[in-house]
Amino acid sequence: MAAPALRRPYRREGEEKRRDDLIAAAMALVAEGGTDAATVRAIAARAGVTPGLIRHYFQSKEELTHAAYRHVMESMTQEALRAIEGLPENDPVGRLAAFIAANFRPPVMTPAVVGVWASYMHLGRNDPVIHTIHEATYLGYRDRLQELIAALPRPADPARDRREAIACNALIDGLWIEGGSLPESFATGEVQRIALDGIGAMLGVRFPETAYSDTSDRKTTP
Amino acid sequence: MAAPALRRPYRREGEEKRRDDLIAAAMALVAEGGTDAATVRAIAARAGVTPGLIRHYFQSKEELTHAAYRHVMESMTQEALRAIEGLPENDPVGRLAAFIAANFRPPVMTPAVVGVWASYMHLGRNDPVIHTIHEATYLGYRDRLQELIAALPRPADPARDRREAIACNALIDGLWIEGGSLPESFATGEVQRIALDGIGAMLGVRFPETAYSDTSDRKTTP
DNA sequence: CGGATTATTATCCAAACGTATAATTCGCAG
DNA sequence: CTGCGAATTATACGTTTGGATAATAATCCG
Repeated sequence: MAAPALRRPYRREGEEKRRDDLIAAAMALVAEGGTDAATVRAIAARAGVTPGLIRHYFQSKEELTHAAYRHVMESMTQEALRAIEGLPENDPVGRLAAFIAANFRPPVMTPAVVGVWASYMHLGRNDPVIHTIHEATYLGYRDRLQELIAALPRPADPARDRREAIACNALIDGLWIEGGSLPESFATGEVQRIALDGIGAMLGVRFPETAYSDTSDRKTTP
Repeated sequence: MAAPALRRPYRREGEEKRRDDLIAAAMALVAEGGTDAATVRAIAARAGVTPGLIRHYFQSKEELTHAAYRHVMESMTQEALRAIEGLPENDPVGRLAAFIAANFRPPVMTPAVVGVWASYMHLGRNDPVIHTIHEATYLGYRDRLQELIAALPRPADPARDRREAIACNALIDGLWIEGGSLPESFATGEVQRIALDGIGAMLGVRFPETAYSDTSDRKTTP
């Protein structure tokens, strides 16, 4: 008497693609509606599969969300490092400017990325895995920044460099949050300009005009 | 056949106290475990009542959490304004310093307050009430900051004042988040000093040494 | 001091959650 | 072309959530 119960057709995909799709779906949902919106069912629907498949590739939903968070944070760090890759060591001001500017254009400063960051931030105080990922990427970024500051042509002073790295990092964070949360409140390149002006003033350096106009994404493939 | 069902004894309290208790309980839970932890049952338990009572004083759990969020944000704004209350108008540098410094000591810079802020931040992108509260307090603070900056003794330039207010606000936010999230990473007063140094450099003013040492809470009642 | 008011508790409900497991169908080896 | 293993779907379960309602006890007021 039961209905024939047509079964949903499907295609088999490689393990790597399925994992990437699930991570991308989880990130998109978190960016849109916060961690609450990233339910197992919603993630599966977004990725075009059924909920059960998640537990075939991840031991638990938590493992999936951890992987997604790590992916977002590592992408940001890598993007900042890519911006100074290949720049000459004998131009510390230019390297610092490029490192800073990378944070204020896509794919780093976007509402989606800021949304993911904000959603997971409060989670880190109770979830030790999230906390570890956050701390590692956070301090890693600040250390890189301090290295670039220490390379500036001026008398060495590690204690001063530390304080300035903290201040510059905070300014970058605050502007990144603002610019990513309320993109319509700023003109194109305005946030980047404010960041470079502020950091320049705090460090006592003057960035060349070319640093301000480099708002284009860098080519990644020929 | 049912057991005698001993009923929990209780005391009647005034409406105001009950509402305050529930709001305080909700805030504490959000600060500890994020918005997810603030369930009606947990809030009731923390406040020492049973879950049903929440809907006696608030139309829904959402209304309670909105009230709690508004309370936290308004407290921060009021605390910053109280810091410059009574300071002489003819000392714009001193007023600005006091306004800034207030953000880097209790009761503004605490793990609990930063935790509440972070928890509700991502919620604001989908909840229009939260978004309104956030935007109002946020822009309100920045406008006050811009007024204090515009009062500095130097040639008038509103466009410059706007950019500098954005930058100073971002620096304050970033340092406040850092200092509130990782209090053990900084010495007493270190965050406040970094903030005053950075803002002084960006605005081209030099704050008096007294601004740095004023780390004491202000007396509120005789 | 007693009856009325209402603050508070106790109980119940439907929906949604993450997880577990059984049933199917796809894709490849032979 | 056929069969077998693995990828995927489908179904079910126990828990927890926010919300609704009825019962009860503390307080107020005459």
